[in-house]
Amino acid sequence: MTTARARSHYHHGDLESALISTARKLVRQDGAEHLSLRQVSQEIGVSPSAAYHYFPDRTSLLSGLGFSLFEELADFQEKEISKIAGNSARAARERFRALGRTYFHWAKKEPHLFNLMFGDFCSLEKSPQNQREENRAFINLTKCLDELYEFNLISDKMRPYGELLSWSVVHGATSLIIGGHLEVEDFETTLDAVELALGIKG
Amino acid sequence: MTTARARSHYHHGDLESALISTARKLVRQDGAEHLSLRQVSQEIGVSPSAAYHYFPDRTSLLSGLGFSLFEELADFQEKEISKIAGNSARAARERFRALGRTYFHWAKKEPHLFNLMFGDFCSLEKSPQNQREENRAFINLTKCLDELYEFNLISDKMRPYGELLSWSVVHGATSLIIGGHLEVEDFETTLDAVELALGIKG
DNA sequence: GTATTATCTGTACAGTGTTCAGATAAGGGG
DNA sequence: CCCCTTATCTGAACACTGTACAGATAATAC
Repeated sequence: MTTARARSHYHHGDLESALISTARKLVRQDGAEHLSLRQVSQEIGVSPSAAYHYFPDRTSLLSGLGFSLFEELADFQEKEISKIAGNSARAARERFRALGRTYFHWAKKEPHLFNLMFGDFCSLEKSPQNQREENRAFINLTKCLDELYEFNLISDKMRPYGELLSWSVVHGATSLIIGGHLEVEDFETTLDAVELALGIKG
Repeated sequence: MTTARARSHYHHGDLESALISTARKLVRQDGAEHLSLRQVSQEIGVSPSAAYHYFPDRTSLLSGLGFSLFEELADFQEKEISKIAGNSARAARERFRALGRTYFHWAKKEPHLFNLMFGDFCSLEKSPQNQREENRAFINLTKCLDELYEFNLISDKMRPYGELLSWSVVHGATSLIIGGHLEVEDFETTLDAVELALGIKG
């Protein structure tokens, strides 16, 4: 019976995802470097060594969490973009801006989780699963840029730099702002800068 | 006598900077999260509690190191830029590119140190000293952009976005490439993208 | 109902950050 | 020269950590 939970603590039923979601809660609060496996176990009500049946070590739990966060971010972005309907140039531009805006808003809301995703933990072992999730975000970006290109809002010369430029600006500004290294009164300024950079006619 | 060193281990003479440089060496190798105060102390040949006369806790040592790294990066950038002499438009463009290139090269060479600077450790407590060092890098960027503007290589409309755009692209691309999230065959492509984004006429 | 298997416990070990009373050495004033 | 003050470092201690491993427990298959 894999759906039962909390019957006794033996055979928890869904320990792997319980570990990840509890880790998520703790990293969200205190940052990745303060995550303790023992605290995670205790919160679930399970012995400290139970986790080792699902993750070989603490680092693996953190990268497991990190990969699930890429999925979470992609979900969040897709949900927001799907709110903007229409096949107009105006809608295409709005979707493109929304893509950047949601990236920033998510990171601003969850700085510790964002830092985990792009810190040391998720860079080393690039599992196939991870790449798939990251590709999802990248494909969404490409889709938006293609749309802009079809509406002739972006030039032939600039199109090849589209992904590099927009992801780098949005990620870079987000990362710098969250870290307190750069101050911008409103992230819309950054989105304006991206549009200007790509030469999107307004 | 404050210049003496290693007479005995009592009164080391320069323990504070020894702590930072040893921490630098260890973080460089294994990343910030694996830095242990006890290992730093042992390497210097000093008791584990000696560090607490200079840093209130482990985190403070890490941010102390981080701040010194901003200085190191700025030094490196200034050294490279000063190699490019001349008051021509061509030289101004080369200096601007060199600014981005050195940023990337430094980070590529020292990924763990780079991650420390822009991770959780150096974002919390923004000491006045820290801001001064970061400002040095920012002022260098502004100087380069002003030069480009004087040579009429960058438009009135784009100039206000100069710092935001160039720093964000270079930092963002660097961070993504180092983390393995983005692949570029050559960073010069990114520098091309920045010039295109700013509309620098080539 | 018994055997098998996956899952979790308990105990143990080495290493960690941090505290604090006390040892040590340097420098200043007689 | 010696004493005394002060900064500096030691040593032992505490609570906590990640991790390993032998054994207990419960679900599953026959």
